[in-house]
Amino acid sequence: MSKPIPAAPVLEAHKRERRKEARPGELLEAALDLFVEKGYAATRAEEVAVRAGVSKGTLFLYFPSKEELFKAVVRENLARTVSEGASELEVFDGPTGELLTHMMQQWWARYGATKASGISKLIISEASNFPELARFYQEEVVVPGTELVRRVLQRGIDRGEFRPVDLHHTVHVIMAPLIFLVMWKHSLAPCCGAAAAIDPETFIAQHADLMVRGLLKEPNA
Amino acid sequence: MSKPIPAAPVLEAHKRERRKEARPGELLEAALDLFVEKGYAATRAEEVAVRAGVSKGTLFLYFPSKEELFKAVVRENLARTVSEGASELEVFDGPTGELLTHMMQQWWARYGATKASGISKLIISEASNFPELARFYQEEVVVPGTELVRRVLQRGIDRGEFRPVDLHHTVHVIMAPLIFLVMWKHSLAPCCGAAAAIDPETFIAQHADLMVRGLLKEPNA
Amino acid sequence: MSKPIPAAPVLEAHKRERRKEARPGELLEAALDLFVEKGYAATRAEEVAVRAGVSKGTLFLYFPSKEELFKAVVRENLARTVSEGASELEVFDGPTGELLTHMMQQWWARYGATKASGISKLIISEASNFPELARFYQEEVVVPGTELVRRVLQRGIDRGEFRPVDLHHTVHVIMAPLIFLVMWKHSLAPCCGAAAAIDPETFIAQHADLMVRGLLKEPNA
Amino acid sequence: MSKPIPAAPVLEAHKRERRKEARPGELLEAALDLFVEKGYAATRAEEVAVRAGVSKGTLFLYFPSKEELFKAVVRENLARTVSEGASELEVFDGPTGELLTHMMQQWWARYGATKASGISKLIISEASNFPELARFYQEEVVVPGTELVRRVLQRGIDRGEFRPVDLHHTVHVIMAPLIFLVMWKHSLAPCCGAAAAIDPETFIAQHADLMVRGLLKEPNA
DNA sequence: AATGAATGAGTATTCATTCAT
DNA sequence: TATGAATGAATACTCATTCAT
Repeated sequence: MSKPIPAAPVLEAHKRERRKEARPGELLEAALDLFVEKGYAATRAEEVAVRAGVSKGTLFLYFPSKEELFKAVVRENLARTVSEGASELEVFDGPTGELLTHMMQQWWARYGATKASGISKLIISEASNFPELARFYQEEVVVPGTELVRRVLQRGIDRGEFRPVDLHHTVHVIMAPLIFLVMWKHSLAPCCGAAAAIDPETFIAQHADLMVRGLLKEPNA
Repeated sequence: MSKPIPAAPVLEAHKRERRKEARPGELLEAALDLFVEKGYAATRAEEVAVRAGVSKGTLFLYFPSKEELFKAVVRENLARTVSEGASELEVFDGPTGELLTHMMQQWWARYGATKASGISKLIISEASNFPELARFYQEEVVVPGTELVRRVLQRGIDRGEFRPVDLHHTVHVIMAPLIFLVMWKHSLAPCCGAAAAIDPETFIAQHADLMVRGLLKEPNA
Repeated sequence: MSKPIPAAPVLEAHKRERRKEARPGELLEAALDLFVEKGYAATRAEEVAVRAGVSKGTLFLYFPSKEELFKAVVRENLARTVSEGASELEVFDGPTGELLTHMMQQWWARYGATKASGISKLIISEASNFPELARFYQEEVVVPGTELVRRVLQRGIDRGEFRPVDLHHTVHVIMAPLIFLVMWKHSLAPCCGAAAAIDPETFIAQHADLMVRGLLKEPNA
Repeated sequence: MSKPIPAAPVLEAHKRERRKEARPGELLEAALDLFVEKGYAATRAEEVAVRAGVSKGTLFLYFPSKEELFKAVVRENLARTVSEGASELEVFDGPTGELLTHMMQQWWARYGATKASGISKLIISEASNFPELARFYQEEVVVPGTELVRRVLQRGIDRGEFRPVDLHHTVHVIMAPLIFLVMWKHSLAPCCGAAAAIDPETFIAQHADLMVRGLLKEPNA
């Protein structure tokens, strides 16, 4: 952390400025942790500040209210999620079943397994208290996400690999266990014993396997 | 409901008695509605009382605290869920795929579609603030539920209908979309437009179809 | 405090209800005192409650916010002021100079000397922070008040007692020292020594004498 | 103001120096504006700084606290008022009625109409929160002011122009409308419609006319 | 001298809970 | 039992003041 390099003073000179730039990020991270862990209402503003290593007043220097902090946390983390993985579809060349499986695994690795997945839990838990955010999530995350899966399914059907299916509902059936996994991780998982534990990778593998078998025209091939 | 109607005053007396007995139930119902809709913290005790048609003081006559009211709401509604449907498995005589499909549809009709399903949303949303309840739910609902599904899968495998699979994770893959459906209904569904709406029956049918095809040794049969 | 009279219980039964009815009045009185004494901002809500003999929470049971409490204090006390003294003019039969003198003295006795006069000071002090109240005061108090004085002057002119004068400004010249007296009483009076003290009655008598002499066609008569 | 313009850099240096010296004055002016407009409590320190074109920190470099700033604003502006106009009395040679009228008009032109008159409003509004200032104002402004008017009245009486009157109260009757005018200007005037507007010069003329007539032994002369 | 990021004491307001009636 | 007036602990937010740069 501390560098013995004499250039330090120069860096020091900018310490405060750099902190200023870092503050919003630090606060958002602390807030994400606490909101996800305890919910919106049970998280006290001062707690967020303390975890970010600043005082109560500083929090309100960067975010005008607890509600705006919450919205910022959501926006910040949704941004990361959106529009990743669309590229996979373009370049992938193999069977659609493998593509689908790969994408689900990637989604978990890049989003589900990270702290950011907590916001999906947050949104769903607080949707009725923040309808505006719920709509935002719906439009920015759910719609693009379903669209992406829809295109994968369409690819499978177009290439004669998959049976023709009810696209709309099948898309949701594919996504549902992923959402479930996130919810599970942030709610019951910490409480349930090892016996009932779910291993995400295995769970997804099993889900993908069943889905692909269910979709394929010739499952045994 | 019963009792021959005597003179009016006496009827009044009965009414009051019945109300007296009904009070806790009315309060629990009002509380369920509000907790599900707004979350634990955002629900005010007085609101529950008003919706139940009593005064604030009366609420605390029946439940010593808001927290106890919350726990009572959960316990009350979990009771309904548990141990239903186990009988189906015993008496059913057809192919296991049909049994599985039937059970999922029944679960939706008897639980998912009812107000009581709101407690699943509640538990998941508030799990970290009420770990004791989460454990309770885990033990009383999740474990028996998974056990039930496990036996169905075992039946399919034993009868040579299903491929041998990782029972533990497959069970969760089967249940995940059902839980998802409940969460969806109580969170984003009210916010998202008709275009993105999910029809539960179609969704479950599609899920069941894919699962069964994925599990069957000879899907095309 | 404790009465040996057996009738007490019956009275006791209504004690709480009577208090409930009395509360707003008690709070308004306490608030008037403090707002006048210290100004709006420097008066803490809890202080008002304590002076009224209740807790902080009770204050907000009757008034939704400190601002509304303030407005209520103003409205409550303005009501008393308005439309008193208009009757004097109708029934008075003597010289207009006497009428004017009498009305000024009455105004002091009935309003200026009372605690309620503090709201004039309040309004003037806080006008820019509560423009809505200032307008309210202007319309409900200033306009009717000036109108009343205008009619007195008109009476004097019509009867040939007073010289014709610029009614509009003369009205304000007549009222100004009264307003000044109220401001004085609630600001510098408590601070200035006995030597500089102003005796309201003498002050008003002197003011009235000078005004009437200045208005009369034949002052020496 | 002066100083021949050298090379630009030097000019810059001068500018900065002049600014440095001007700082307190700029801050006092900004503070006067805001205190008068919004009251002591409702004026934020940062607002004063911004209006003065400096940062929050700089304000506290010149004034140790908001309270001291307030006191400085009052002292600064009281200084202007004191001891002006005493000279008028010495040199004036005409009738005392004219002298009195002249002095009132001068007072308005030199003090009442200026921004500085706002401190009279300030003092009166905040007197109870700053008793020390109130006493200061009383001694430094009110007492000298009344003394001055007293000498004018005495002059009139001594010269046989005015009736003998209760000097103490008459002095205040003469000053009251002037103070009223200042209060009015800084409180209700901005809120009341054009119809109720008071024209200061006319108001003072009318006041002076009535006073002088009321004081003169032979008003009709 | 000047800055403005950081602080934390202070205050209005909410709401679960109590208790006299 | 039932009521609802009363309470006060808890919490979001403000703003004068400090101090590292």
